[in-house]
Amino acid sequence: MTIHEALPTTVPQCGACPIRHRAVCARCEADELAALDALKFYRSFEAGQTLIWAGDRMEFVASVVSGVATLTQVMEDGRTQTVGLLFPSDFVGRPGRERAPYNVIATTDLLMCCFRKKPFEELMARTPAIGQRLLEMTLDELDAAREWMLLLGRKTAREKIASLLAIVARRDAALHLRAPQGKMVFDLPLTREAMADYLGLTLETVSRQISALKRDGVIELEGKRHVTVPDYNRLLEEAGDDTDGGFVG
Amino acid sequence: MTIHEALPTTVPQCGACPIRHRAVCARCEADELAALDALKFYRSFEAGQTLIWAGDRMEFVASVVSGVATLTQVMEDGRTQTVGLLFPSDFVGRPGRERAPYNVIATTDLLMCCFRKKPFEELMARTPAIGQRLLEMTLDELDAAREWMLLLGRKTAREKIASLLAIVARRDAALHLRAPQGKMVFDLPLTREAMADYLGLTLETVSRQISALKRDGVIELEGKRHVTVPDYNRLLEEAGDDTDGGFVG
DNA sequence: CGAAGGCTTGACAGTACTCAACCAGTGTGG
DNA sequence: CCACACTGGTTGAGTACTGTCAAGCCTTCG
Repeated sequence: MTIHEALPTTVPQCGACPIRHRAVCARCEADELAALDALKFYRSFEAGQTLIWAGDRMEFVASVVSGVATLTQVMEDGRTQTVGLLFPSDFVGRPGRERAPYNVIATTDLLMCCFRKKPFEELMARTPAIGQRLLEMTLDELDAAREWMLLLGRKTAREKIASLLAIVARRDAALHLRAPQGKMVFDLPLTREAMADYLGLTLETVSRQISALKRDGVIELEGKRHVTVPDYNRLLEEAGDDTDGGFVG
Repeated sequence: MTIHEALPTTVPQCGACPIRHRAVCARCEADELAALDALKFYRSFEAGQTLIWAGDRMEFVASVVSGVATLTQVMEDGRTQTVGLLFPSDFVGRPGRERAPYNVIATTDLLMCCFRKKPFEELMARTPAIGQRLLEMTLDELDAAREWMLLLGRKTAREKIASLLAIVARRDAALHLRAPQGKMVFDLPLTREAMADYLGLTLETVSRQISALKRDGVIELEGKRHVTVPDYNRLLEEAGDDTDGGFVG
């Protein structure tokens, strides 16, 4: 694994960390945070890099500080399915597991807050707050995975695209501590192909449906990645979600 | 919620419980088990009954002792997706959550080992073994959900059916403490419609593909539910899984 | 300038869906 | 006892959504 390492321009203290309130460390007290602070180290990756290959030994666990990554599964014949999108504050790695079950790929430039697995597991064993928070986050991920199962199994191509846009909009709003509503502007962190792999579609279908949503005024595009949603509720209707899909943040 | 309550013919002590070694209580010591024993109560349900409606207040958490249940999501227009199959030892309910996110439906006659939510949460707070085991089980469920995402997004109808049969065969073998291999015989715990809802298909497509697998000698059928798999590896090939899909038990 | 990656659009094809008829087993009631 | 309804399942005919194959555009980069 060739890792492009670079010093982030700023190495925040945990207390000043942008994901402090949502990450695996969210429930830690000052002394526990100090222990994490001593263990942590940062790694940065470029868009397109594979951080971890399925089957690799996991040497570390990590939180996404900035950027977006995907978890993907690949079948023998090349069919690919993305099974998770990792946004800032999301956690990668399973304590107690030897090998990575999925490829982890940076889809934008990415900064990770890493811990060597062994010391992290030891710290976790004597810091209940970490295990509790990890359980909470895992249950949230399970909910997200099950919502995605509904999308993959039952939604049309158009609804799938609208759902993905809604999720990206929501996560982006959460980063800026805003509630998702009204007019929203954001950048797509994924290529058309990556979107297709997440939605269980081909990239051609993704392209066609994005064009259709643009034609119908559900979204506006500047370039290929910069999206304006004039009305978030309209987007949710297109996504086929009841009500507002709950507040995930 | 109308619940058909019946005394199970035998009410096992925890020490003699058939799911003892795999359920949420698996890691508990004798004294912790005694505390659980004092809290627990059994409920039985008939095939087809809905135990919990999405949006209901969750009064209890529970383990499946025998039988099979599904977790399902329903869209406003009626499209239905099953997002989880619950086999014996699987856990239902999320400590710390008020309302049920999914319908829970018994697809066979079902026996549940229940705990009122509040006392269970309190016990969990002072019994790390329970929280640890729950984290472990939740991570396993997350893996299963992600495997299902690959199925829903990328597999053909035929592969989906074969995958479902393989999973039922594997879980059934695990119940009898056998490894999945060679000739296997089991009963399908689901109707064609329930299978369709789990696989993201229509019941007609399910029926056609089962007929096709039968025609091709991958499976044999006695009645609609009783399945013989002459060669488990052949079934895995049809499912499109690399190798043997790992040992989930 | 040419090559490559990312994307869009068109033409056509195929898998799975829709609509519909029909079959088997079970339970009910005249 | 048998007609009848009902549930769960199978099969056929036609359709449509999405996939496949292909051409071509735009931007970036060497």
